[in-house]
Amino acid sequence: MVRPKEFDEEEVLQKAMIVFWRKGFRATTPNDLLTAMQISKGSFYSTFGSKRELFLRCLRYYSAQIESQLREFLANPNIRQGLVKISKQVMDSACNEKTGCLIYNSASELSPHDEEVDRIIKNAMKRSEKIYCDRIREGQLSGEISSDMDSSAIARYLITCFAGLGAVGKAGASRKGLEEVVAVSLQILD
Amino acid sequence: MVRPKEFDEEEVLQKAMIVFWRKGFRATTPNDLLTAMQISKGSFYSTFGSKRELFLRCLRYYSAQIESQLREFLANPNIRQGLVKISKQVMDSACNEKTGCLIYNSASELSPHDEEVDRIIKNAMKRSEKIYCDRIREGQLSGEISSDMDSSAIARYLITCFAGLGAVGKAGASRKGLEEVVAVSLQILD
DNA sequence: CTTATTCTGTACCTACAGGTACAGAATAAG
DNA sequence: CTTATTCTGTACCTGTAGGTACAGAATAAG
Repeated sequence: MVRPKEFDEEEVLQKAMIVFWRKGFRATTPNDLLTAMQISKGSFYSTFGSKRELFLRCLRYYSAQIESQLREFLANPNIRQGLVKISKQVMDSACNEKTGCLIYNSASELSPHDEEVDRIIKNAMKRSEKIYCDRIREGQLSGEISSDMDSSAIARYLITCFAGLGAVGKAGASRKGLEEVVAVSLQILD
Repeated sequence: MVRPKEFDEEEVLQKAMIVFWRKGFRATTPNDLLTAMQISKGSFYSTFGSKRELFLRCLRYYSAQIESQLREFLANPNIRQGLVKISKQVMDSACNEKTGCLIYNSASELSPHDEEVDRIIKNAMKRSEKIYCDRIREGQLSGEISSDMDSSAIARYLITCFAGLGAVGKAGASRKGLEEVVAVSLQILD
């Protein structure tokens, strides 16, 4: 009774996400999106409504992805190893690909001016903080990490360090310099 | 022989800078600038050439300003006190004013796509790193700071932490949480 | 083989970004 | 009081962002 959609919604969402990630919201034109997503203008607007609505979906989608990736990294039995892997990923995306993290990019570009974006971002931050926090408390109980400090303070500290890596990486810091910074940053756990 | 300029170039440059700082490059329209600078379209284009050229001047101007401010803070005989003051300023501009640092904002928005912007930013980073580094070496010689680590590693670490504060502050972190983070961050100096 | 739904593609539209191009007023030096 | 320079203001221009609105092809269910 009906012609089926010829594209997979999630697949094209992923493609759109990558464009927003690389160029930012404002610098991305409808044309950029259509080219990347390989769908027609008609399908675009009937499926996603508008550029902004699509962006919001991308942001939520991205947030879910990094959240599950974060869980995966921190599932490493050695928490320091997990953190080093996270830092490597952060440095890769900041120094090499020059993309950084879509959440922080959007916070910088839009958060002060778009309430819905702000909500999504705050939510993502809260959730990832909890993931770090739980894992750190675990590490403290097992004696893997010093118990001198509050686990949530450590969690926020780590998040801040990683955000900083992303920022200075996009600003042109060398990969090698950042690896030294990571080494310094993680000393706090001892 | 000539009618003098009715506006002070540096004064209107400062006003333009604030607009770019708050809204970012792309989101700032010529109209925003004209309104803030209070000069006519004619004067605008004859004096500054184009939006982008004006932006580049603002970026250099900003860079010089924070550099001298940084020197001032670090001139504090107690280096930790100087760092705390810097962190307060960073947190203010990220959490309260939601502006953050124009250098990092521009890095995030434009650096991957604009060579000249990239040059200015890398230069600013290099200069501020040197300022930190010199002061830290001084602190190490006077015994104020542990000499276990390379001064330039510490400098880059501090810069990264401050950049991180700015990023998570704009992403909605609470001021109180960030102050805890600062406390954790500075432990490394002991 | 009709029908309901979805596809692709093109044409069209409005608003504004970003800038140019005068015309005409102001003013200090000579 | 002319002249050279700069000011203000308005009018105008081009390109593109961001979207709407069909027309006409495709296709699976019944």
